[in-house]
Amino acid sequence: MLAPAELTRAFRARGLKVTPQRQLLFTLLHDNETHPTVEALFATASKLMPGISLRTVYQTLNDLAAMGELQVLQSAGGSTRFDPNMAEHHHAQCDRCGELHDVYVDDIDRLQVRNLDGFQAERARIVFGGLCAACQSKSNKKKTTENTTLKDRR
Amino acid sequence: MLAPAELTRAFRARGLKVTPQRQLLFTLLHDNETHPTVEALFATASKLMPGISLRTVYQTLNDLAAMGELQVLQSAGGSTRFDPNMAEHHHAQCDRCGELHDVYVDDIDRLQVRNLDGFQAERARIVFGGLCAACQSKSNKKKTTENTTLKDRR
DNA sequence: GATCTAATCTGCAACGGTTGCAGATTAGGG
DNA sequence: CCCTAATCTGCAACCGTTGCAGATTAGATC
Repeated sequence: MLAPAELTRAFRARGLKVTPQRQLLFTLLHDNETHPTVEALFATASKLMPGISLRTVYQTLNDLAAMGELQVLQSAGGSTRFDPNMAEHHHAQCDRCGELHDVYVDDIDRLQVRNLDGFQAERARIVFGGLCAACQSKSNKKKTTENTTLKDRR
Repeated sequence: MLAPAELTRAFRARGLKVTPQRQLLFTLLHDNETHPTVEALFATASKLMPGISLRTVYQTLNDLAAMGELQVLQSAGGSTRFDPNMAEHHHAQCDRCGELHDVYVDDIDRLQVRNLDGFQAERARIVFGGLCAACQSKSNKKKTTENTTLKDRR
């Protein structure tokens, strides 16, 4: 997602207005790696700007998504999550706590895909499942290192 | 998903009863590659067994999912889809028509994942985005071949 | 900075998918 | 064949999200 100042320009360039509500959401989303739900953003925003409407949060998030400034994540169990990180990346979701974490995968292009059946694949979204570091330590398991393959873990 | 006869055993083994409604759903799901929604299954089931309740379809699908006989897919835009294919596989979803297609990827283990930050990855779910064969031909594009990499397509 | 209009905000109602509930029915072990 | 727990059905409730309408406001124009 662009920085707040640039978003302001981008909104005006599209004929959209930049309201205090939107500016607040811009800053709340900027560099936000928590993959917030609408409710979570609404809760935070409400503290800083009491009276802001849930409807407005939805509206602004939809606008940002339509402009390609946010990724929309449909994780299991109800509500949509939003990801302002638009760099090519993927996610690791903890089986226990549900936490979503950004990860980076370099060699996706090399995957051999069978049964495409004429499908022209242009993008890939990967969600890894397993246990996050915090939930592992709660279960007294050994720690892992970074930059490993799935295979290493078996 | 197991075959209907085996599901019958598995249900009874768990103290669950095998009703005509459930048997019907077992057969409707068996080898079903359409990734049906609850509504779609309900529509088909209703033709064969008028009066079957939508609630029963939900119930049975939830049971099957809890038993690990179905994968639950949260694709964008509303309703959940169910996939009785429990072999390790992934999906290709068409940007235009939304169609979901099973694909197989062999070398996931070799992916280099950065920023795992202690996350212990045990599974990966990949959804490829792009255009399905049907939607490509509607846009007069050239055809693709099978068994290719993302890279080949660029 | 005053004016004007389209975009926006808020609150509420509506909507679609899903689940809880309760009373009637039924699978299936004894 | 009986009995009881599991299931079925229909309906109401629930939750996340969107449509609507009237009041408000950003920001272009003068």
